Amino acid sequence: MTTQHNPASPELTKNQGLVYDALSSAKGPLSAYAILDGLRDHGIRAPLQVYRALDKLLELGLVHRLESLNSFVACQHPECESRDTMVFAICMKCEKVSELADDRLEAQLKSLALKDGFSMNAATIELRGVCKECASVS
Amino acid sequence: MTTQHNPASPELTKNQGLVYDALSSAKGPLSAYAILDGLRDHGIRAPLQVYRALDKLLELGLVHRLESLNSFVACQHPECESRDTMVFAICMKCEKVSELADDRLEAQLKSLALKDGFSMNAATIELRGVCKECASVS
DNA sequence: TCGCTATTGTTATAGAATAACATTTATTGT
DNA sequence: ACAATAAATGTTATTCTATAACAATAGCGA
Repeated sequence: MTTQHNPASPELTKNQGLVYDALSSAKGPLSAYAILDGLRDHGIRAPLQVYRALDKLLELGLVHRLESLNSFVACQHPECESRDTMVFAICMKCEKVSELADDRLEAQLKSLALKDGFSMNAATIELRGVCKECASVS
Repeated sequence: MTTQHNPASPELTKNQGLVYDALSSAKGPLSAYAILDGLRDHGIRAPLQVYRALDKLLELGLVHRLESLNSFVACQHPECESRDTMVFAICMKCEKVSELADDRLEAQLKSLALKDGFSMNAATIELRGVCKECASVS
């Protein structure tokens, strides 16, 4: 299996590419240690190798961090513009995550914060619930 | 110093009271281990004692968890009603956290999620920025 | 090529959270 | 009051998450 990155992505280094591919091909979010385990056959041996690649990918906006899960997902938007405010819907049954977009939301949160004199730079929004597929199964 | 809980709170056990008081009197969010260190003189010796108390306090809605900081804060609202959707504004300079309220927000997020067939149960919203005080200082 | 910067590799350690088990304290029903 | 049950506690060990510190290497521009 050769590594094939997202066409929209800039050049990634070996480790960055491995980690990005692992996340891209995963069905749901992965923890750093889950990534590590999946890449042991590819020369990745230590947590730091994964965390460093993740740091870079996060910085590039190719990957997002799910705070409430201590996990990571590849960005689902081809060119993720509004990097600072995103909404993740986390299914509590199947663990899948989808990334939602709402233009108004960021402005709204900013204005809500400003009422308190708080100037907002970024927002983490994570929803928990049940996704379409899992709802229809139950 | 005797322990004095929030008047609105139900009866808490010894450890729950200690942890709650620690959070209430703190200036900002505390990690479980910071709480532990602060309570060593009061008989708390192991992480589990703190985590168990926190679990109960979270369940009672007296305490909130800040996912992006792995920390905890005492609820700032006397009787925190909408337990499922709250907004925290985290100052990146002084680390203080304030709890914001917006009635519309929950409904709005629910409807945003529903567009994707996702039925939302709870939401974690954490804003990062600079608070009023810190902005005026700079 | 020299010098700079980013990336890598590795070991050790810090920080956050839970498992498992024994004991003790409260609560409840009769 | 008293047994039965549930909740909370104490303790040790372990797992999971993340970073510190240091040495080596690869890429790139002047």
